[in-house]
Amino acid sequence: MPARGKATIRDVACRAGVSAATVSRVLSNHGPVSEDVRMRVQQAINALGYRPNRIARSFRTQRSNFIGLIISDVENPFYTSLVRAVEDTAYAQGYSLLLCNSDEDVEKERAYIQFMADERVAGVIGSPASEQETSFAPLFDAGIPVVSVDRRSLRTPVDTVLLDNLASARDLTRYLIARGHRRIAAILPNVSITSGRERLAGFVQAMQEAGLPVDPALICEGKGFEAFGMQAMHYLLGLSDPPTAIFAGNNLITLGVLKALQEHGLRMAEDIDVAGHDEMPWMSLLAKPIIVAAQPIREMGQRAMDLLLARMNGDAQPPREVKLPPRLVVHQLNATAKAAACGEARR
Amino acid sequence: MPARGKATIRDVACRAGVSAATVSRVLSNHGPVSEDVRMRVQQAINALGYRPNRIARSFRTQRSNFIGLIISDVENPFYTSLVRAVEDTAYAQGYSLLLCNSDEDVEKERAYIQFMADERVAGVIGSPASEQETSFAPLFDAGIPVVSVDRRSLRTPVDTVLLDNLASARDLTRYLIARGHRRIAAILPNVSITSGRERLAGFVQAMQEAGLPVDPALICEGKGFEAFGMQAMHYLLGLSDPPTAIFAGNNLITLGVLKALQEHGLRMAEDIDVAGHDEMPWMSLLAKPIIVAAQPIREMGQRAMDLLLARMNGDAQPPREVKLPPRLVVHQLNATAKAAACGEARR
DNA sequence: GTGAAAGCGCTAACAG
DNA sequence: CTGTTAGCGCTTTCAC
Repeated sequence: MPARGKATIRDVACRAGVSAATVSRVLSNHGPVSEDVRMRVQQAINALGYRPNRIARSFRTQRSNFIGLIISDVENPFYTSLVRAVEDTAYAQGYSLLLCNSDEDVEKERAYIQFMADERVAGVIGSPASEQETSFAPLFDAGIPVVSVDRRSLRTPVDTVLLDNLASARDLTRYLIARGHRRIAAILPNVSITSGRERLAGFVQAMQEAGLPVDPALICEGKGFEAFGMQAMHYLLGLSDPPTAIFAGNNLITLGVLKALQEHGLRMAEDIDVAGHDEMPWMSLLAKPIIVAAQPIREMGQRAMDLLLARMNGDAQPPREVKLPPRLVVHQLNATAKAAACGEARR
Repeated sequence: MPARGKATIRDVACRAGVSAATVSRVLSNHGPVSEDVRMRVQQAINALGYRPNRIARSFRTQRSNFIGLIISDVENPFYTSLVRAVEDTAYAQGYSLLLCNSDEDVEKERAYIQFMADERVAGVIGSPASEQETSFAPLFDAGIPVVSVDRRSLRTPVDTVLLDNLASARDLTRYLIARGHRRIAAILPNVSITSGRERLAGFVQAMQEAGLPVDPALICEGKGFEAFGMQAMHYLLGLSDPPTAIFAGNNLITLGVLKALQEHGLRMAEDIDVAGHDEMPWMSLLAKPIIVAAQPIREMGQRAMDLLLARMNGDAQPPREVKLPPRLVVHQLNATAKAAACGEARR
């Protein structure tokens, strides 16, 4: 028996008494092959333990079976879930995942985009580091389809899947207003990112429709997310007339806000309402109520892959946009938890 | 100007007035090239916007520039961080990351291992779904080096990087014992996984050295992690003589345990000490103290890549094992938090 | 120090 | 339905 996994298509052809082309046809299920020959080839494949050389195949077709996924950071739980969703969908279609973290760095992202083009990946799903600066051009040149997730690429428009950010921000803010808050601060990702820009707009819209003033001193935007959220929250708490509620523009900012409140003591945290984005597995453990706009992350990943697959199959319509609705989730403290908090203090 | 990114090595050779072989030598920095020629080639490359075709290169060398990473689930924060660490180290060396989730499924894992072999990846880092069943043989056959992380592969031994699980489990248990607990339950991943087996051993060792009985009714092991942790905790709380402390065998089990305690009310949670593994970003927000054995995850990823790189460079020593020490971290409730909990109750 | 030539394993015309 | 042929872009001997 020949060494397993080292046989080539020619070895199989030889053993089956056919040509390499026929074996190729059997393998790809493409083109006509008689049942008899198919069987013989199949047997030869098994006998030799033949496995197609995927690199050779990619070389020949000048297209690999990878889906490139460019996100800012896989450690951000939002992207973690997105990675998982994309991966599941991709593998189900015979593709595997090439993962890149851009760290919100346009330069790094540019290099990865070029890399994906060099690798002739089958398609790319990306979350642009910047609406204006990110360019997918190298992929277009190579005929590689691209889908954008969570954020838009204004410079090089492509199919896009994102949350209805205006709605999520507006609804969260309305919720806070309905709870009686008038001084509400917003801590947001910087506006060069789609979600930052749109969520700010939603916040402002809700404030204005309620006839509330939008105090510039209560709008914080920046980079860095968790650290930024903490820092912004500390700043707000230091104001002479601090806000009574916080609208946090993304999941990491929410975490930073909660940590800052924690550092100032839960007492104060109780007096300050927090609204954020994304549900996280630990939220039910919090000793404080919180409201979030949950994103349908799995669906976002799936829809992105669906759009990409359509493009990979030749779809050539103008770029489309899929806007998914948020789902508002309130994490209330339950009665036992409240009693318990009391018990804790009595110790 | 020719279309960017479509030029081949021959076009460059032509324009620079040299042969393709020479261009190849310039590109790879391999073999002798005169300074004059190098410059001319470099210019031609720039003028044409030439980019080497990576698929062709991989085809020729029969080795791709990917590191395959096979973990159980990227949504598990431990693996998320591991992915990030491996990725950073890999990219720094010019490799990119192929990500696979085995979902603790040996069959799925087997397929991915075969896939990595078919793709002739440069190396694989894996976290075996089973000590006994997982086989890296297809990779060995293809001459692809493998490093195991977090868990051992007993069937096909390879370089391994893992936590000193015996120490972490023993130290956590000792801590609980020092706090005065005598009835301590252990909730662990099943023993076909390295960490499950070793952490159980560490737990038992600490109990025995303290002269405490190891009650089989207080040892829960199983799959599913978070759901399993919750379910096990509910079971323990239902016992006529429930434990006063819990040793949780991994991060997701810890989360499940905390959620179960939450459902039973924080009062009870206060009376039950929890020790777990891995520090998670939200732990400082908990309304209850907890102790964890933090793993040096970044270092694990780096060390794994280092070992892999050594193998890729021809190192042929017998398999080595790197065992890293845990760091015990106590998340205490601070004074303000306690006062706040009281305030909350007074409302 | 440089060029010529061969070929990696596969697929896709094109013939028959 | 099947075989023949050509060649994808690169690296790597081997001459010169």
